[in-house]
Amino acid sequence: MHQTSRSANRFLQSLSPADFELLAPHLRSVELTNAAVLFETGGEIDRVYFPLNGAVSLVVPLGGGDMVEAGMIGRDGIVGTPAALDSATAINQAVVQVGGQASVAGVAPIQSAARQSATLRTALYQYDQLLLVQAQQSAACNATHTVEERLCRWLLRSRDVLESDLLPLTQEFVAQMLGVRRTSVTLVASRLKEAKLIKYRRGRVEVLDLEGLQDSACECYRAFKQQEARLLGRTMA
Amino acid sequence: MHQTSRSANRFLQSLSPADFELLAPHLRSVELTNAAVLFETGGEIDRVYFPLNGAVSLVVPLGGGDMVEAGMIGRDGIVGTPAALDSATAINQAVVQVGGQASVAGVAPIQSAARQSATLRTALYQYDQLLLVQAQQSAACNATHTVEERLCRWLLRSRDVLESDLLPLTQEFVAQMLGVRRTSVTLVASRLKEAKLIKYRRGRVEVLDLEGLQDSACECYRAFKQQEARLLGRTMA
DNA sequence: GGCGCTTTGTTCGGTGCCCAACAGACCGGA
DNA sequence: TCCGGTCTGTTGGGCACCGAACAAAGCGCC
Repeated sequence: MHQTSRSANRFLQSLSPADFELLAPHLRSVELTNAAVLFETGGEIDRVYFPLNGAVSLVVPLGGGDMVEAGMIGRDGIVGTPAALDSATAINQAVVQVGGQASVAGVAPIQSAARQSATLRTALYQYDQLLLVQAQQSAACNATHTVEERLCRWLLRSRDVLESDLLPLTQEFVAQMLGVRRTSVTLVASRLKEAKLIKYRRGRVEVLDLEGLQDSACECYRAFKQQEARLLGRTMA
Repeated sequence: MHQTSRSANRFLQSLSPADFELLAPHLRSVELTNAAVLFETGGEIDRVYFPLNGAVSLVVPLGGGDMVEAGMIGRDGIVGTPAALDSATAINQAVVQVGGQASVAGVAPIQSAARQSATLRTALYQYDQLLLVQAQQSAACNATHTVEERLCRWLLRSRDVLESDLLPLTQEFVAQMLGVRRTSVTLVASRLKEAKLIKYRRGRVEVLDLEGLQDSACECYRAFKQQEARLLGRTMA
């Protein structure tokens, strides 16, 4: 059941052997099914997820069933950091955007590991900072940029998280994440298709022209990547 | 120079005597002058501030000199939490919104205190979570709500932070924080004045009808207050 | 009291996105 | 193979907000 080998999750990969060994015995495999809700705003976080593929969105629920995305987590991250460092109450909702697999651990062993290791704590906290960066950049972006710019940013970000040019997404879903009408997404998407930046069909978007998409996206995409590189100590693409 | 008595800063107040004593010897008094920038995105954080009054905004700078607010900190908070828990690189810009006084400490003593006390670490981390809530709620709000709703929310939040119905703010400044045109703020503000919810003159806004403002604000204001109450363990207003 | 700068008020055309409703196309399942 | 549901495309009216430019008023300063 427990794996001593390195995980496909980048956060786990980045840990020192000692820190990894604190967590490894408690990791199990789990399937993240599409659209599953991992935890709700104000609810208890009982598990911490380390995605191996797929993508999870942190969303803010709004009255009327709407929701807006404030962060995206893939195989380079962790879903449920607050539980590891602190009380286990979720401050937002975590929704599986694209299904996949994840390693998962109960809250208790993670908390105990974090109490033992200062370096693990720091790593967890650093990733939490990255979520803050995402949320803050989204706040600024949503306030000032056009739907076209935001859509491009969002597709690029999804591509980075999924590490694939093929994105299994419906326009309806994207519209929700951006907090706009589905028809606006359709309109903009068809323009991007026209410009040969993307192509798509029924729940499947494919990035064709990476540079072109970046040019059409707002500065927020690059801004986030810079902060990400600094916080995770990797080189920028 | 160093004060053993309780501070006017709520975060410091909330600490256990032992934790407070770890910080107290290193606290100095400082004046926060209006519009001062405490740290820049990507810059080093060399001091951590505990405001005693006034307000500090965390803003995301955008190309073209624009900026949008993603969080507001008053005498119930801390400016520079990342420095206390982790590397001292700022992920955003901190601007003094309303001048005032603050206690301030260097990064080194705070970090050393945080290393010594798990309860202090938790308290710092909890406040950081509150910043995340603010940013996420702003992201959702900016994406979906009208300028009127957002202005009301923002005025209410400022009132809470400043603990006063008199808010020393120009429309131009508010417009920047919300990421909208100044003329839009003027238009909406005159409507609110008409409805006797506020009154204002040249850089001074006064809240007249608290309930009325809350009714005109979006749900985001209440949503944040709920999370705040939960995280800081206080009763809701 | 008067000058000058900052802040607020107002105009007006333009447009991006909303909002609602419906039509058509895709795709899986029976 | 057809059927049914999901997904995408399209229309058109309406409005919130933009963008730029200018007018008027408040307030500090000399």
